Amino acid sequence: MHTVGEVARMAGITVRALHHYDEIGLVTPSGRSASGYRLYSQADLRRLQEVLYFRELGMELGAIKEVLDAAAGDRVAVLRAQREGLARKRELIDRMLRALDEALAAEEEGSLVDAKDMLEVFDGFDPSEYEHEVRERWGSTDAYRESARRTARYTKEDWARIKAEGEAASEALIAAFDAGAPADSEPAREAVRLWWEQIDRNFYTMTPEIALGLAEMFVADPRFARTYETMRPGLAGYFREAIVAAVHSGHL
Amino acid sequence: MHTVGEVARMAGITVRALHHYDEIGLVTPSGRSASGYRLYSQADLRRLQEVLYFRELGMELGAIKEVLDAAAGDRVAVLRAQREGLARKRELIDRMLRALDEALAAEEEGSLVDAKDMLEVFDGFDPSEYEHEVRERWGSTDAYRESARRTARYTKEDWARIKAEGEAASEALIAAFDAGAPADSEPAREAVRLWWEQIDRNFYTMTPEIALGLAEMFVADPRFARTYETMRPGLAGYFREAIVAAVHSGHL
DNA sequence: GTACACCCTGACGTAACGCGAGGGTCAAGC
DNA sequence: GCTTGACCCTCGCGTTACGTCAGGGTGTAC
Repeated sequence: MHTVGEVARMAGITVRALHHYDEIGLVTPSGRSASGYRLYSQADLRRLQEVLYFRELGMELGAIKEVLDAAAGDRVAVLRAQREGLARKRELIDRMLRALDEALAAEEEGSLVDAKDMLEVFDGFDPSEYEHEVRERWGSTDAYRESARRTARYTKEDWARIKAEGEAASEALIAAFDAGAPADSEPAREAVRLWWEQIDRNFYTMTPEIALGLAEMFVADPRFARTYETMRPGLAGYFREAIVAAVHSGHL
Repeated sequence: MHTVGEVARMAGITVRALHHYDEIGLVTPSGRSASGYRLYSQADLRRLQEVLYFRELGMELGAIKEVLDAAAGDRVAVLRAQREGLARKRELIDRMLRALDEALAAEEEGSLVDAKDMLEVFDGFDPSEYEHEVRERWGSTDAYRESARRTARYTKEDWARIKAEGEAASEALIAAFDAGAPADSEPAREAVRLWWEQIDRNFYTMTPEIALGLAEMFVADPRFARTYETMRPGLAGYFREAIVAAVHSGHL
């Protein structure tokens, strides 16, 4: 039987942590002294060992409780779920690292890209975003592979051009919107055409299906909606209507 | 000028989040209506864009404030620091993934390794741990490379043998400790010998310097101390003394 | 007897909000 | 002019995994 302090020193954690584990019923000392001191048995120490192991894997204490209190069969499932979560985290971090590298490169070149521009890149014109969405929502692995293959060879100048083309399309759209042109009018259709061709040339072969899918996404997915909505409130919806109209008119 | 609800919809975040950003002074609406409604200008929206961009990179709000309020020159430094932090996180996740895979493999094979055993592997006998520590603390890249080269070819049976050897060394140590043998007595020296040879055979060429370094680590680093302290309280310190004594005696 | 190390139970603070509670505001419709 | 619904406001508590006092009892050595 060991007191909290002893156990804390052995395990390399704090007394407070042990109090906490006791509070939430994760590791409860099997005994108390006459004066109320917590007394941990060898079995308690083993339980603590298990907890610390899983904690080191990044699991939340609640999840650890589940695992330890689960039957042996369920453990594999819990561990697998944990693994998946970690893998997702890793992918996220990888994406962040790529974005940060871009931001750093831009900042260091003194090209004075402010964060607003970076956000546009990140949200609207980053092919990795597109790839991800395209692949995930339509399982269109062809488009994904095509995009990956093409963009792999793009230079910094290519990217600048692509960004300019994207901005030109956005500006045409804004102009039509500001002029009060209906979403199925010629100016709006022209903006859609610019956008369509830009993607078709730079990323992957556009199809009406993909265009309509993207149109939905622009209003439904906040990350995309934001890009258009902050240009002009209502622009995301307008763009979607324009895409739908243009696709249905067949004049592309 | 937009109200909170509008801005929230545009940006794809919640009203509460905007309230929070206001509270901590991250994005403060530049105006209020007569009735106290928050009113966001275009400039406020741009600021929000920047915040959301960095937030998507995983930065904490406090850190975002620093970046946005920093001069252009400092930004690069802040971004770089952020990048480093992310890279560290990534490495951590990679290590967790490897450990989880091991745990899963063990669990699926039905080899009935319980978490206590896994912890021992993780803490005391996982070569990747050793590699990391050895490399980091003594910059001994030779030992690191040697270990990596050797362990790459080990089979599951090898690992079982190695683990058994490690346990044999621990048991000899515990026996000496329980018997009350001094740390510089023959039984203790014998345990150190077993331990030394096990590492030497299985991981990398042992040297007195590395042995003394490891000895320090076993008491100073909780992850290692835990392994020994939970076997017997005081064992980590005893082991260190035994290693020191054995090295100094020259009888290895 | 008292000093010092150890133990106890609250209870507040952390980051980034979620989720109500209780109560004004605004535009539309009757 | 009044109601209805959709807004908006400001508290204020809950979340995770503890850190950090605060106030007070316990154990042991000198």
